[in-house]
Amino acid sequence: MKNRKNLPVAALRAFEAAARHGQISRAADELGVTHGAVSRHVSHLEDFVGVPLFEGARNRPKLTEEGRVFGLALTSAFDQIEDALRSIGRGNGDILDVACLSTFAMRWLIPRLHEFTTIHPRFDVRLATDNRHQQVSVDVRILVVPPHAELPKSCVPLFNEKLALVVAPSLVPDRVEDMLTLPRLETRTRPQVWQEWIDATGEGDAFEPATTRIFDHYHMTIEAALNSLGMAIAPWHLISGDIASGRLAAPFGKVDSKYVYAVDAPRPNKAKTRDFVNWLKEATQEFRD
Amino acid sequence: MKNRKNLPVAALRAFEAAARHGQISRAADELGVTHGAVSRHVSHLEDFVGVPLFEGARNRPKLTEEGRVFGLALTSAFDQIEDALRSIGRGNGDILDVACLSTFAMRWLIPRLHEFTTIHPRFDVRLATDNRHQQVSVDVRILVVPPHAELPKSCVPLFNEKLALVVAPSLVPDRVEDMLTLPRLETRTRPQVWQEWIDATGEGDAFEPATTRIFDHYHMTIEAALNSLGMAIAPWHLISGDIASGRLAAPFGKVDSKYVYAVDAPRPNKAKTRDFVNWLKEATQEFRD
DNA sequence: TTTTTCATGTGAGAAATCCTCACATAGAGT
DNA sequence: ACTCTATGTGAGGATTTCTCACATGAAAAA
Repeated sequence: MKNRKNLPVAALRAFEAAARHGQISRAADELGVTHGAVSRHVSHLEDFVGVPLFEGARNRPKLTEEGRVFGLALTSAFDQIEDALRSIGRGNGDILDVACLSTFAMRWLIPRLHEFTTIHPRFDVRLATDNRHQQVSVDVRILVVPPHAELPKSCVPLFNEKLALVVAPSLVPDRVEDMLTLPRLETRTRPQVWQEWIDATGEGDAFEPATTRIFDHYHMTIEAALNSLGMAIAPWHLISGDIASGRLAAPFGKVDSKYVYAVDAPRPNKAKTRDFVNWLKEATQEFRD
Repeated sequence: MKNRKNLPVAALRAFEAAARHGQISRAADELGVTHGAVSRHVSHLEDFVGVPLFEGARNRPKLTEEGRVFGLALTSAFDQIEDALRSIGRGNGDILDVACLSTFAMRWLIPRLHEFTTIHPRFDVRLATDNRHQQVSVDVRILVVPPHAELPKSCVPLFNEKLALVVAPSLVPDRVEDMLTLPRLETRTRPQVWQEWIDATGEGDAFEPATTRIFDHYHMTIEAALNSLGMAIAPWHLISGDIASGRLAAPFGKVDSKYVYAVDAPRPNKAKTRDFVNWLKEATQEFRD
């Protein structure tokens, strides 16, 4: 009779990863634990089976022949388990519905989705970005929470929004006061953002832009700034890549807008949801520092 | 790239057992946990994969079709892991050397070894029962510890020995005092056992056996008693089966001998050793109550 | 030859997971 | 309607897993 009672499943998983990588610390990276944890699992498994699985130099052990064969068998078994997990999610089980602002999707999320789907190929992310997403059921909702608003229980804050005045580098004059007359680029969906920036920085009271151009969505506003059409106030996370690459300049630095980006996941234990939210937290780490 | 980071291995094992048995509580029995533990694993796994694995009546759920297919795939994978574990122990890795008294082996352990090897088919038990076992390296040593002796650190007490005067039922006269003249059966390896029994019970001072027969080993002494050759003082655990079946009688009951049976396992983490010691504890449970 | 770098091993204690216990709930059988 | 059997679950305990910090060892670099 089969009996799975004394199967050291955690140790088997750790050893399988170590055998596949040929290195304790690479396995630790994959499993998201310290090398010490993997080392202990391997040691425990060697006690359990009664034969050495690694041998040789203490700091760079090699698999024994038994360890190598054992590891291959375990890889095959765990691959089968992973395949079964992928199969059971067939249909729409692995479609992850994410709702967020269309600008956030276009300028931040979509450029990074490749990273997520590379790490988690079994999941398909389906974006919901129009205003109707408030009414449909999704797995994850990325919210922008205004100052003083209260977060729902299932929300986790991601980062505090920062704002920056951005402009194409070619438009930055030698003397900053000459910028005051540059065209001002505004966004219909966030008409007060210039005032918020002025309140937060104290700058710009003397700004007397020759013209003001209003665009329907932020990504258009930013695109206009990128094309030297004027200066815009933009959320930092939407343009941090352009700043880093030199396509935009932020001569006045960035300031806190008091808005909070948060992620809402009512069913966080679903693998797809948990994996996405964890990835999202890592991907937005730079905005929390 | 493979990534085993978020594989809920404990839940997968629990579900696999539940799917194979078709019943939560049977899986719990196999895994040695309560049904509540298995129930939670299954529930957690359903959250994880995002589809129901069991359905129907709350008190007798049936596998869904997805659950059935998933369970089969997991059984195949876990079978592969078990096979790999068996293979890696090939050679002498799964031979378990157990040292103990020859009488204990013949009258207690060997009759029960079938149970152990049925439960743990991958292990071969090799008995060492002669006096030379003190000098060889074994996995498990079953000791009889005299009164006031100290247990080594790696020892675990099993049970306190009990003694009983035993005799074939046909020899038990209507009047107990008539037994005093029955032949006394003694054992060369434990010459003081009659005196120990008399000291412990207060009985027998008036015993005037017509003859005394001495045998080289306890199993011979007990065999003689079974064959109506007289009365013997025997450790209870060696004859409890014969008492239960009516082949022997213990008209004076049993008394504590002050000897302690213990198990010594210097490498308790080896699977074979741990499994055997655990089994031994369970099998000797009746002598601890 | 000495120093530096890199990878693993491990003691101690914290964190997380797993489990038990006890009871509730639900459905089939009597 | 009652009993029996099996599962579900809150609460808290037990065990396992992990981190942290440092030690150790061996190869590479200076």
